Amino acid sequence: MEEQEESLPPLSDASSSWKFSADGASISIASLHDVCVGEGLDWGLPGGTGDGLPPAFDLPSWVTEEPRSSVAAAASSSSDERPGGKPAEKANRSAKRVQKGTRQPRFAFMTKSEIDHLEDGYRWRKYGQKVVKNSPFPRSYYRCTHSKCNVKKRVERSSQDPSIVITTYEGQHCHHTTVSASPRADASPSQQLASSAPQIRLPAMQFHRNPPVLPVIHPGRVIGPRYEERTASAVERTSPAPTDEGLLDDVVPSGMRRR
DNA sequence: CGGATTTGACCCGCGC
DNA sequence: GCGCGGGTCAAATCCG
Repeated sequence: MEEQEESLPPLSDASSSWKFSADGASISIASLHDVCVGEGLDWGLPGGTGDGLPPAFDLPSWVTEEPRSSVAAAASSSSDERPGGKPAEKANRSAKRVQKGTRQPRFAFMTKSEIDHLEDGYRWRKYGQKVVKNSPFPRSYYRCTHSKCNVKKRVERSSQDPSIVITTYEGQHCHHTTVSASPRADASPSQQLASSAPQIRLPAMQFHRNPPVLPVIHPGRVIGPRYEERTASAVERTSPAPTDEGLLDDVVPSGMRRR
């Protein structure tokens, strides 16, 4: 994968961030359009790829861009049923890999948090961890535990600022959240810590279909769901910055925010 | 005991 | 064609 970090815009500074508070936690969003950036961004946007957007969603062109490969093809793929047979394993693996080129829409955001795996209302199973180039921190791979849900999530820490967690969702949930926000007695200490922390969900956007996976914000600050998963072609583009304010009005009730 | 996590191996796409 | 690097698999291990 390409080095996203280098092509990313600089981290937000105070002057460009929005602030609002709820439940006593302070949150800042660097740039609101970042909330819903991502390859394709098919999910959440009414009518699929770009059509039927509410007027306020004056999104830049790259937001609604299709991934390199067809998203639609990916949507019907990966029934992820694991055949137990050993001999056919290789064939099945290679068959799956063929579909690798087809990518689901992605959604990435950054959160300033000490907790790597942020509670977002869904249950995730970790299926891999990799050390990535140019980063001292490993990248973790999670898959939604719901049997028919093929949403994946990558979590890594920023090499530039270890306090920042970069979370990338891929795919679209076909079910509702399964985890309650209250601490569970049977949860691991880290889970309890995560779930017991004051949580704030970003206010729901005006999505007509499934809502995007909205991050639950922990005591740390959300620096901003801030970048798109850049493809080579995406990097070349310069994305016109939408007016944050217009978007913010849709996402953050004006009463909640202050500059 | 069942579900989650760890971790090394494997596969594949991509750039050179 | 080759090597690198990212993503996934699956057996082993851990944990409640």
